[in-house]
This record gives sequence, C-alpha cells and structure tokens, in this order.
Amino acid sequence: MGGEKPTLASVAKAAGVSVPTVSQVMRGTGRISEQTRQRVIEAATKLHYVRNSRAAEMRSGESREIGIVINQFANPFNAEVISGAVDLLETEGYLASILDTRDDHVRQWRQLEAFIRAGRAGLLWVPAQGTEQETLDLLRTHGTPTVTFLRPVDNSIDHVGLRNAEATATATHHLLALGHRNIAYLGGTTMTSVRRDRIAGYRSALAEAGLDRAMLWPSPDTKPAGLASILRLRQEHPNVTAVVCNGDMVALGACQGLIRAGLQPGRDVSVIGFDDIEDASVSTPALTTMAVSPQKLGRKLGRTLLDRIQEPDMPATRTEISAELVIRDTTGSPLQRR
Amino acid sequence: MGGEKPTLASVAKAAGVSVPTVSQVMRGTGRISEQTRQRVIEAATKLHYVRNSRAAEMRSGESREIGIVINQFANPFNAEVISGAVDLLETEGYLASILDTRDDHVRQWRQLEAFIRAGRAGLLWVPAQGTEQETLDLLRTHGTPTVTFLRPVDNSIDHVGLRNAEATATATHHLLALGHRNIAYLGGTTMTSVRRDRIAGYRSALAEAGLDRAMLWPSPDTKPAGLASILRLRQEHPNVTAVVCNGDMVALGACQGLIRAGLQPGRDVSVIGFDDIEDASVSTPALTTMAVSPQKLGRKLGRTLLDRIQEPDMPATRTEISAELVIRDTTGSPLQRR
DNA sequence: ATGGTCTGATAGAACGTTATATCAAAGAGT
DNA sequence: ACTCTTTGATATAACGTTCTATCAGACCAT
Repeated sequence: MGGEKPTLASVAKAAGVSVPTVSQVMRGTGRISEQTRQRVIEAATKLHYVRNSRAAEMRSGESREIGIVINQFANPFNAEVISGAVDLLETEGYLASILDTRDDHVRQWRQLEAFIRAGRAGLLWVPAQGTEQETLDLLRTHGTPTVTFLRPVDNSIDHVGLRNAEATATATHHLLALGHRNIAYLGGTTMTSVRRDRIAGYRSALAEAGLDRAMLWPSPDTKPAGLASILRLRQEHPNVTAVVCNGDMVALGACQGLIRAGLQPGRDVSVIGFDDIEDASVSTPALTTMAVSPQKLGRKLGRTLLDRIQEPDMPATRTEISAELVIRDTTGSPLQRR
Repeated sequence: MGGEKPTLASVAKAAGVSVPTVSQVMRGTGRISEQTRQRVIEAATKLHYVRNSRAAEMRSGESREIGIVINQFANPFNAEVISGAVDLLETEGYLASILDTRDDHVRQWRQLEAFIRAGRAGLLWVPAQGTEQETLDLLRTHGTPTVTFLRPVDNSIDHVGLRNAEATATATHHLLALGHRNIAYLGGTTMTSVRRDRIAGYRSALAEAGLDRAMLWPSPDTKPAGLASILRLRQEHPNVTAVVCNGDMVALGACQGLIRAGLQPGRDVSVIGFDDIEDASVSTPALTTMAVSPQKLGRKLGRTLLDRIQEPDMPATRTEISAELVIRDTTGSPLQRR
C-alpha cells in the first residue's frame, strides 16, 4: 500500500538535494537553478508531496487559513454570502473553513477557541444569540483579526451589515402607499440588534403615516414556522391585510400558509420578505422582498478581513449595505371590504 | 498592549518548574504532586496561556479536527446530513470544518490538499463530478481516514450511501400502480454513479411493467432549472403524465413550473421527488417523495469515520440506506383523456 | 594574481509541543 | 543494610518546516 507520508526530507533525498533547497523550490523563493528546480518538482509530484502547513505555520508564524463562524450555514442567504466571501479569499490564496454555531453560544465558544488554537489568520463571524462579553475578551486577548457580519456586537470589531431600519421602512412605506393600514411585523424570536433595527424601521414608517398600530408577531425564521404563524395571526387578527417579514424564509412560509387557508398572497393579504433568496423569485406567487446582494456583501466581507489582516492597527470600520425593494406578486392593494 | 504570547516555557519559568512538567499538568497526564500542579495552573491562568495545537499536533501526530468536503453545502439535504454528522463527531470531542467544492474538481483538489496540509484527523467527502484517479492517489498516499457519502468513488474507501436503484424503482412502481404509462425521469446532468443507479431503478420498474418508453430529461438539480425544464418537457412531450425526479429541488421547481402553466401537480401531472427536504412537506401542494433521513445518514457517516480512525486497517465498509416512499399531494391517477 | 560580486546551494538553529528515557529521593520488603 | 519499587520531576530528542548565516565556485574588473 502507500509508504510513509512524504516530507521535505524524503523529497530532498529523492531529488538528491538538501531540505532547504526543496523548501525554496516549493515556495518559489531564493535562488534556484532551473535544472534542480525541475528535478525537485518532479520528485515532489511523484511522491504526492503535500506541504505540512502545521509545521510551516509554526515556524513562520503566518497562516493562510481563515475561519467562518456562523449561526446557520444552511440558510440560503447566509450560504450565498459565504460563497462570495470564500471566492474573494481564494483569489488571495486563503482557504476558508466553516463552523456552524446554530446560535448556541456555548458551542460558539468552543469553536472560536478551536480556531484560535489552530492559529487561523482571521475570522468572519456572525455572533450567536446570547454571545457574552467573555467571548469578545477571548478574541481580543488573542488579537485574531475578526470581522462580524449581519449582527454587530462591538464597536471595536470591524463590521459589515445591512441598513436594516432603512430597509423595513422602505418596505412598510410601499405597503402604506398601496393603501394598507393594518400591517404586522412577522418573524424573529429574540430581540437581536438586527431585529430591533428592522422593527424600528417598520415603526418609524407607521409613525410617519400617523399610525401607531404596530403589531409584532414573533416566529422562527423558517418556512414551517412562517406557515403556522400566519395562520394563527390571521385567526386572531383577521383585519391584518399585510405583513412585513423578518426574512424570506418566514415570508415564503407565510405565503404557503395563506394559500392553504384559501387566500391569495398579494390580493387577499400582502407579504413582503427580506433578503431575496433564490426561492423568492422562483416560488409561486413570486415574492416581493427587500433584496440584498449576498455576493456583494460577501465580497465586501472578505475584503474587509484582508485589510484588517494587513493593517491590524487600523481603527475598526463599519460598512452598511442598502437593501433594494423588488416588487413582485405578493404585494398589492387591499381588497375593498364590504 | 499585552506582552509576548505565553508558551509552555514562559509558564514553566513563572512556576519555577520544567517545560515537560507544565505540559503534563495541562494535559492531566503523568505523575504530578498536587502542590506543583496548583502552582503551574496558577501561573498558566495568570499568563492567559493557550495551548498551541499546531505544535502539539505536529509532535503527537494526533488531531481532533475533521474536514468535510462537499459539492454544495447550501443544498438543504446536504446541510442536514452534515448537521447529523457534526453532532455525532462533537460528542466525541471532534470539531468539523466544511469546504464547498461546488462540483469543481480542481477546487476540490486544492481543498483536499489543504486539509491534508492542516493534518485533519479524517475526511467526510462527497466527491465532485469529474474527480480523477490522481485525487484518490493523493488521499491514499497520505493515509487520511476518509468516508465518502452519497457518491461512491472507490471500493477501497468507506462509503455510506443510498439504495438509489431500489428507491427510484419504488417511485416508478407507485406511479405505474396509479395508472401512469408515460413516465419521464427529470433531473441531473452528468452521468454520475448515483444518477446511473437511479435511472437503472426507473428503467427496471418500467421494464417489469412491460414498458420500454424510458424518457430521460436532464436538468441541473435546482428549482429554477426544474421550473424551466418541466415547461420544455411538456411542450415537446405533452403526453407525459408523470415525472420521477432526481431530487426534491428539481421536483419542487417542476411543480412551480406546472402551476405557472396552469396545471395542477398531482392531478394533471404527477411529480415525485427524492430526499424529503423540509420544503417538500411545507410547499403547496406537498411533495410526494422518496424520503431519506438525513440525520440518520449523518450519524452513520460520523460513526463510520470514527471507526475508521480507530481501526485504520479494517477492510473498507459500504453501508446503504433505504429511502421510503412518502405519499403526499403531487401524485395521483392520470386524468382520463378524451 | 588579487580582491569583489554574484550564483546556487547547504548547514544548523529555531518554532512550541510531546515522547522517551533517565534520575534522585523516599518508602517497602526481606 | 540491601535491593526493589514507587513517586515526582527533568533532560533530551524529536515532529517538519523556515530563517539566518555561511560557503564553494564562477565570473569579472583591475
């Protein structure tokens, strides 16, 4: 079967040169004649040599691996953001690996610690709900370059996020302009800063229209939960004619719920989402939503982290990306009652 | 701000003991008196010592990190499988990080190499389309314990997969029993072993019923592609009354396409999916599908890898999990024509 | 010839940890 | 009093790489 794991030493022996020579060839540094370079490369490929980055990083103190710590990677929006970030990082020779906290801050602690121990060059991080000060201290004491996204957590850490309040205000204005007066906010469970901002935008738009009938209807941001929630909401408040949703998943679930109840989204009840995931345009009826470009967000995220790695002492930055109203089929004027 | 990063040496100096003593205290091994143990721990906490796992793993050759290399982590089914596997691995003290090949075998090569470089204890792997023999050699040379899943690639590597032929045969039998005679197979693009097996099952069921009208209609396994594909399929072959799909995503897309064309899935055209992702039961109409328990698959996967890590010389195993027909609303008897 | 620069390679130490072997001192058994 | 074992600690060498310094030889100018 296979022999021993190939090392610089075994490649050196096979090529008849010294260990440092092989090292220089592999990294393209130093002065090496074309002749020996060829011989070394040939030997290395034949032996399936793979550089041991643990040893290399230990010696050099540098790392080309970055860690992504996220609350839910299976969420389509998150997945696309990650894709964008990973793409950018790959062009710069970095490799990104992903851990999923599932919004459990104990698991999150273990994962961050593991990344620090493994000497990651930097971290992209969506802080879990209930993240404690101690976690921030951990990152700070080890000086790991970190960028949070979506959920800001501390002013001393770089952040890339969304103009949440602006977006929900736009969404609510759209519904108000269509003539809706009973508009609920659907989705989210705990009061994260993101949800707080989104609700603030929703409230401010209502206030501008002289309405104070804010109605918050919590729900996990998943399709099944959205489906169940809209049904209960309709039962208890039949006069609600429109909902602003905390995310596309809950919005799509709500649409399904309405259909099951014999109602047509966009005619009987208007629904507006947040994110513009792929499903939003494919599902029937197509979802009106506040679109964010996840690729754009992801690239900005990667770029910010690279800048931070290069200039560790720069003051923390904060970038906010606007969401854009995309009108499709789930919003329309309310039916005349009576 | 803070001084140098603390090492075993600095802790040892602070506690007035030798380096190996500190190492033993930190790991709880060896014979250490309670008195010195206290002194060492005190010094370590005061200096905020954190073990450098790169150095530790390099010396000991052991690792508690698992790598997952998958073709598309954002796919809901894959995401749930991963969740199951990660859960199991975490109970055993392992940490799993994920890379996404996007079915690009060049990227896959880089990623596998990176995991090998980083000295992962083991790999869970969905081989990308077009994976070359050279890639297998790479893994073999380095002896990294590996378990493939979903897509088998080599008999010498542990594999956990599905009884694909059995499942599509069951699905096709279901449609035949309902009275369908023109049944197409929708989805998949390249002839992976998975798709080959699924098509074989579909064909064998048709053959048993004395039919030889197999119709293959390729499509990427995404919702938008499924939507577009069913429309073209209906246009060119209006007599097709049922489709067996390569996956739930393409099946759900097909349902959306039928609805847009004014047809009702389950009445006008029957659709049957594969996987039973969360959306399958939530969408309207609810999708009939061949259900696989992703959690079960994930746990089996994790268990298999742990076994392999513990017993590297066991012969390769192959586990196959059956899919179960879940009948919902997208399958029914064909309408009487004329 | 002499000294100076350039080229291509190597020797040896170092990174922070753990494995192996050793060792002094103290207790235990005959 | 002598070996034998146990206890608690240490010295030394490794893991695989990269960094720093050095070196032999070729080339060149004077």
